[in-house]
Amino acid sequence: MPQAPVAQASRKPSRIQLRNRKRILDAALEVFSAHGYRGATLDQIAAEAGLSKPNILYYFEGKQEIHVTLLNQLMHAWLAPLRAVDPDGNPLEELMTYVQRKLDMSRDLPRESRLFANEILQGAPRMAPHLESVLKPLVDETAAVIDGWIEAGRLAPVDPRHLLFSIWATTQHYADFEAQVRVLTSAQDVHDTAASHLDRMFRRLLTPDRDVI
Amino acid sequence: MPQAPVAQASRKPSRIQLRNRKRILDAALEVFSAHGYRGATLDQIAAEAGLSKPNILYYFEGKQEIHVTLLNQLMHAWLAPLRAVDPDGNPLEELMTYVQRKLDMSRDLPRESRLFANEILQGAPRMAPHLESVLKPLVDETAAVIDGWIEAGRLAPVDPRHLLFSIWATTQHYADFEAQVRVLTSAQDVHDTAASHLDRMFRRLLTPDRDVI
Amino acid sequence: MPQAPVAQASRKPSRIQLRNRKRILDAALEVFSAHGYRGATLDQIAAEAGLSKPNILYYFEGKQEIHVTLLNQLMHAWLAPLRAVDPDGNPLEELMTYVQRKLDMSRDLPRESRLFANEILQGAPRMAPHLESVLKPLVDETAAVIDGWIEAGRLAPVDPRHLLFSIWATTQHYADFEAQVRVLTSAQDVHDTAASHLDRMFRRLLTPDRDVI
Amino acid sequence: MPQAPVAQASRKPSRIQLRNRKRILDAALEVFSAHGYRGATLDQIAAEAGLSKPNILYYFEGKQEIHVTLLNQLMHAWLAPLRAVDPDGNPLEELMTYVQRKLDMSRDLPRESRLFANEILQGAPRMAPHLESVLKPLVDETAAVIDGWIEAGRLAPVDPRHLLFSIWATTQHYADFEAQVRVLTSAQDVHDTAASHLDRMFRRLLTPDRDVI
DNA sequence: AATGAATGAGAGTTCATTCAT
DNA sequence: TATGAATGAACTCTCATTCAT
Repeated sequence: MPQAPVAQASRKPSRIQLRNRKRILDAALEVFSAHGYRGATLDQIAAEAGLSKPNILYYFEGKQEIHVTLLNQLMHAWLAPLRAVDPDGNPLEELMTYVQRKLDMSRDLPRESRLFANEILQGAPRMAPHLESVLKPLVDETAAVIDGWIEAGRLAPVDPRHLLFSIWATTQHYADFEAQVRVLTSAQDVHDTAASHLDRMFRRLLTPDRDVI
Repeated sequence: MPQAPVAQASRKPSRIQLRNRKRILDAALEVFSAHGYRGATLDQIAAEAGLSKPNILYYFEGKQEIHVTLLNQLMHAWLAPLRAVDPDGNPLEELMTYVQRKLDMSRDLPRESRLFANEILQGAPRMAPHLESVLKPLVDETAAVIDGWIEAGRLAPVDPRHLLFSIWATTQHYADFEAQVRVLTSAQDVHDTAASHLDRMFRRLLTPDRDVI
Repeated sequence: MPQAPVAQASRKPSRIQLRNRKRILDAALEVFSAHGYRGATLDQIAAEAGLSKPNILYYFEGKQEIHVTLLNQLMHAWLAPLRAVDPDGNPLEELMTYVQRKLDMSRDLPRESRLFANEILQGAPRMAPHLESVLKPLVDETAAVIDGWIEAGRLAPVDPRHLLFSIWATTQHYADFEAQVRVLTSAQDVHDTAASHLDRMFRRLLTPDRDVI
Repeated sequence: MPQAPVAQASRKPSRIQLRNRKRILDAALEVFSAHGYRGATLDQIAAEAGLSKPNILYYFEGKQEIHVTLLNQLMHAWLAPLRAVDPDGNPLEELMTYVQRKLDMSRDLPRESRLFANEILQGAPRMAPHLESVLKPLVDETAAVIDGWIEAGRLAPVDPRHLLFSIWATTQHYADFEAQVRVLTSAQDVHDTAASHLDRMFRRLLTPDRDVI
């Protein structure tokens, strides 16, 4: 019967507790994203966090809990750009901004991208519930917005979900497949050329045909 | 000092050897693609193949050799559609055909897609050499062909490598992120709607502007 | 990435660590000397030490490290009698004392003797460096001393290295070939009769001829 | 229920059988003497013999039987020099000849020497019976002969068994501890210098004092 | 709040031996 | 006679987790 913060989650955590949980999660992000769930070891995480292994387990019930906590915690930041899409804004610009934000996140948060990719790739065994409860409603909502824009003729007709898939796939590719991208591109400005490429691609896709209207 | 086919790899393999090696590789594909390299165990592979664990090691020197053999062996089939792009064909149709073939492969060979994704995601520790020696030359060659088409005005201007990244990302997404796609799409005809979506997207991107000509 | 004293070998070891490392090395000496390196198992060592097998590996990185540690650690004690030979002492008595000390060691430290014999017998795969760097210089030095004594006429002429080989061989024989000695000698005082036999043999060999002087 | 030569040991073995048994035993000698019983593998022996592993087991019931057969078979040759000591010959020369023959055997049959050393070193688990039944009587007999010589004043007084131990130890040392001898001696004529050293040593030991008589 | 010590449950791998032909 | 194929048992080593302080 552990008498640790794990069990008394309701108690207000101390300064040290907060700092250490943050340290652990940051170390875990580093390790999990680089080696996958099974490939990561508590020893690596402990070393990366500068804490002892039992101390890690003082803050989290186990390896799995660290992983799940990490996934759930990052989910919020991960979906922020999608939540920022404004139904009342200019449809094309809202979506193009979304593309750029997602691409920026691939550059700035590649570990998070790879963490999610690893999880989904293996069938989302630890994150399936969250996909249903958090992601799905958000996607449904956004799809409705996009459908509305299309019906209003402000956007070329497109399947909203496949559009989202394409945006996610193309932007996250630069983080998830970085090892491959690095081999195939000699240029240093991958991010910038990718940005203009994706801007062109999605702009062409989404811009409604003037003459049709 | 091993005791069998492993050591005499040059000798012509018997019927049983061929059958069992195939069984093992098929089982390994199933297990590695689902759990990643570290997450997969020889026990799982043995069970999946219907062989005993030591018998697996009678045919392969170890877990790693199975994995590398699998990667190298699949590389060929995996790149076939790209090799099939005909420099003398109609540029737009060649590329659109390539997109569809890649999408078909995501549906027909999802395990292969996930196997590669797993490997790249973790930095391609066991496949980096092949990326350099096999993939890079092929991509360089294809990029030159596409650049030629663009210069001839037969294709809208586009960065060839980013184009390829986008094609790979969007098509493989349906295999690699299947767990997510399944949650977010209720329709049964995901493949068909994806096909028409990607066809529209890349056709719009690649079709040269009439007035420019 | 190990998790403990193994990794922080430089830190000062705790009481428990010292005790358990000693236990393990003692158990390992027992098992390695009786069965050889390959014939010994961690299970045997663990049982002999009264520790669990993983706990053995908490203190040593692996079977090989235990063996090497043991060899290096014993080397010092093993060579002590040779180091104790005093260049300024009476030549004959110095050497006869050395013989008796070596014989005593065979009786008192038979496991150590067999451990070294096992290692040398198989080509010294794990101890060759130490033979070169530790044993050879010491032997060279001692040989020079003996040569000096001979030149001074204080010792009968003899090849110093072959003399050492003979001393080592005859004294260690009682430990290394104990199983055979036991079968062939019924007497209980093997050590004492051996002592007087070897004393006579080496004294006759080394005593300079009176008429020569 | 094997129906192989193993079971029908009484049947007269064919030409091929004899040749293969010889091959196997020779290969086994090579491997066992180099790596010890546990360190040797049937695979190594099979490779060395140029036969398949199951074929090895067609001729011998198992690893242990090969080892025991080898030991017993070599015992005869190994003891030949001792049997050749002639009770009616000149005592000193008989024994000095024995010393030289044993030293020659160390040079010519080092593998046999190491095989026996390995076995005795580990307590003679597989050869103990033979020591009792074959070696002991021979040694008892020889000891009686030597004692007779001493009583007749034809040999300096010496414990016959310790004498034999010393002869065995010093001569076999050059085979059993070859790895160490090689490190410590730079000369190429180790055998010759050893021969004269041992000749001097044992001659001094055994020559009866003239003035005493 | 923290950690050195310890371990059960596997992991990959080796090897003497057996099976089937 | 001979050997490819197969395996049970055992081996070294790893790792998430627990114990004791």
